[in-house]
Amino acid sequence: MKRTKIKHLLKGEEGEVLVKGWVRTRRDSKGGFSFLEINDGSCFANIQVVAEHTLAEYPAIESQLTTGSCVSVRGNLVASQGKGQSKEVLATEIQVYGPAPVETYPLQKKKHSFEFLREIAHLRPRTNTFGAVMRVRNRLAFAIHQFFQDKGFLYLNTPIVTTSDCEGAGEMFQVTTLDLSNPPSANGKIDYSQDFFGEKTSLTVSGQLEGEIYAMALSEIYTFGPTFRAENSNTSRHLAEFWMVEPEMAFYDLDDDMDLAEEFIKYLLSDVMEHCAEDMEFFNKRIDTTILETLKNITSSSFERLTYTDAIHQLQKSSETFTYPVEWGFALQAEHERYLTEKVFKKPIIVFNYPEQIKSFYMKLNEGGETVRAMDVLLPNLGEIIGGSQREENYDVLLQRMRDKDLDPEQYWWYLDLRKFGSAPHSGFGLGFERLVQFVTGMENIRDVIPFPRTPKHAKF
RNA sequence: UCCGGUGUGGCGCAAUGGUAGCGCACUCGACUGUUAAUCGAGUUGUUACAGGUUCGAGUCCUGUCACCGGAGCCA
Repeated sequence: MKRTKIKHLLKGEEGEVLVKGWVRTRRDSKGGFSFLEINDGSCFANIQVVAEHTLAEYPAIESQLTTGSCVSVRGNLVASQGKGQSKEVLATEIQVYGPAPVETYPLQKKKHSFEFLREIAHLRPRTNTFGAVMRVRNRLAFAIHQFFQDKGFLYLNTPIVTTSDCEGAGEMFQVTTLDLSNPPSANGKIDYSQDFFGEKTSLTVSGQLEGEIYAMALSEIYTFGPTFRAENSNTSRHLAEFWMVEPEMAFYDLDDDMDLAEEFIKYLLSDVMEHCAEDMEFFNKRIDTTILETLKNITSSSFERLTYTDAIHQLQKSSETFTYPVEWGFALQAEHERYLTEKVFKKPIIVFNYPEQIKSFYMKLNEGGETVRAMDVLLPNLGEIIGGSQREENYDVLLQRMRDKDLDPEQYWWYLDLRKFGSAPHSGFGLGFERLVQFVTGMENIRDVIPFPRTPKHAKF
């Protein structure tokens, strides 16, 4: 007989079934039977199994039917006599695959702090919260592909090991096979010509530049893969290894770029509310009681778009006192972004046309040369979730901007070639996947929305 | 990396410088188609680590480590 997942069982017909999963709790009745709550991760809900103590194997396995143990249950799916559930399985045969001794099994049938669960990251997926987070994460990943595929974007795999330092910013993890205790040297420096790739290599911090290569041939592409930053960031919003989505589109200007970003976010939020309703109910009840209302509001209203200059005016005319100065030409600080999203507009905003000197070399210079066509999508309570721009397609302007920012044009020869041959206006953006999962679930710490978080001093599990 | 905070039974927390307690979990018993079950009893500690002050340190001081919150960097 084939095993039926609990998700299907709960919607299925009454009759004989085979269930497999992990015991969440057991409640004994002196009426001669016990209730087992079984979860197999297929959905948030458990299935209640009624185990009569008259079952032949029961006396032998009773002590093993504890929280955390894994079981296989054959039985009949029937209407429940109790109140908490409509259906339950009346067991005819129970097999214990793997017991979980109560004296040593770390998870208890009670609430645990997320800090504690991080220390047992190999067991935390067995909790309600992490099961829900990972189902939502999975659905969001699926919806991202669906959104772009429906629009005819090509899914592009950009390299993980790279020789280019994408934006000239951001510390990178070096990749090497050299003997670190005795590296070969030439002219007093490490001789990377003897390294595996024959030159110095690192883990990618972004697939954008490579994405542009393919957008300049296939029109619309998107990447969705891991990226790495060796920054010593210790916050609830940063990881050393995280997943990023980066669409890149030929013939899109900044307005098209912002339109796509807004449509994208709304699509993802709607999709997850529709397809992960039960998990989202849980988040709304236990993690953040305003999350569903917030998500609904976002999908039904338009994002406020304002220029960087307007944002500065808004901040300057407010009565709020800020720690950091509000002055044209300075970057917007977290406190400024929070004020705009949470106090002024109370919804997502898109700030665009930033000062040239605080943004990257590849962003298209506006007329006048003061600002570039960059945009950031800022969410209430979270901050920046998307950063994007129209790219500079003019060879001479791009070359000059690289020189102004002390970048070596020779290193970017292939990037410049894209402007030398068949250049086209194009745009793109990057979305931090974990930040999206964070926002959708209401989870406060980014370490709790990725299966295996990598942060400074932490790569266990 | 900077600022602030916290490290005490398995988990969550308490303890004017003076005998380390409580809740949950767990064990046993009672009761029950139960559902965070309930009621009664019981077990559980090198107070993060290393030094120091003191008659006496969980508590005060110094250092180290870990974790949390905020900031910077960003996604």
